[in-house]
Amino acid sequence: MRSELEVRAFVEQMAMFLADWGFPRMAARVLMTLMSADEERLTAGELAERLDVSAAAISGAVRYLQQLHLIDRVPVPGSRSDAYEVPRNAWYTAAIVKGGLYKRLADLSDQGVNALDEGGAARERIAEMRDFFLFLDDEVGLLLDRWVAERDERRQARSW
Amino acid sequence: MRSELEVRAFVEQMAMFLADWGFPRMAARVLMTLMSADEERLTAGELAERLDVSAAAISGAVRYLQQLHLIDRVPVPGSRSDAYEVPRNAWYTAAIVKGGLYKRLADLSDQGVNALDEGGAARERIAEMRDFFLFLDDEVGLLLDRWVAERDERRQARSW
DNA sequence: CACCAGTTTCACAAACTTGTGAAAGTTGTT
DNA sequence: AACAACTTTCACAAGTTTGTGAAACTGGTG
Repeated sequence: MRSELEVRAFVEQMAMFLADWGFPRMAARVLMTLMSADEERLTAGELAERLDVSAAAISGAVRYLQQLHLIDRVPVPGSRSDAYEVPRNAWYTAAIVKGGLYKRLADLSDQGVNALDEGGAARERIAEMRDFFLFLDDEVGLLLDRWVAERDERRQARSW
Repeated sequence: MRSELEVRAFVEQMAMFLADWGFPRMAARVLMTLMSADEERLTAGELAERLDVSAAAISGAVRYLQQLHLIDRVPVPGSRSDAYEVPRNAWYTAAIVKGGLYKRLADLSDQGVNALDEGGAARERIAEMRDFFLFLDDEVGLLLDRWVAERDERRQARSW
């Protein structure tokens, strides 16, 4: 049974959790509102109404989310306005891997290694950090592939 | 060859990168300064001097880092002041896994699932999100174990 | 017990972030 | 062209974060 109140609470808590990790508040709310909607997609106006915030706030949030490819903008047939949706995978796939997060950290660390003394403990330490990020860069990709495979299997099993 | 200027640049860039992900700026700088030091550990005073910031700023930063177990405070023999060091593994281990980050996200998501309509698309979507976080919670731990094993192997190979 | 090196706490100024209302843009329809 | 339905941009108020200097605290030493 859908409890609007609890859904709002869920959206808000999840958004605040993401916000703690550096995600802009409003963008997080918009993302979670889209995730929690039974509709496949919502317009900017619908988002503003559900969250009870100004249209301006939505405008900024969707721009941010689009940059990260966390949402797609889709024209609504028979209306002048567009709607936004969270593409099926994009949310883990795009966000975590495609950002090249670990690769960038590894590159930065490599710069560090080159600035440090050959004999020194610091160089050792930073080199290990770099290797760790390289490891993650490789492995996280594989991990997500495994997730997608497992999920598809599970879904197939259910639909039989 | 150690280039102080480049090391400072590295510390700053790395710190800003972490700051973008919600990490407090000064705490990130302190962490990276410790990582880039040839000394095994540094006192609050040394940190303040190297970063050229007030003692007060260091005080706040080390308190934060200690809470996350990203640094340890160690008494300096023959001195009244303590020193701080980054324990060997703690930095990936503690930060990413121990936080129970994914578990918390999964729990939050589960709340969402319960608030949503049984037939609806939203429930499906959020349930999948929850399962994803559960998957990560399991797998990331294993991943880190593999990293530690691989690193130790590598280190052993080098020391022969 | 007074001192002192070193650290912590506190109130505050500066800089940034967040969300708003109002005005300006768009785009399709009459 | 004028309108209607939306969306975007902009200046700003409120709230938060960041780092500071100064004062209070700590614990070993002369």
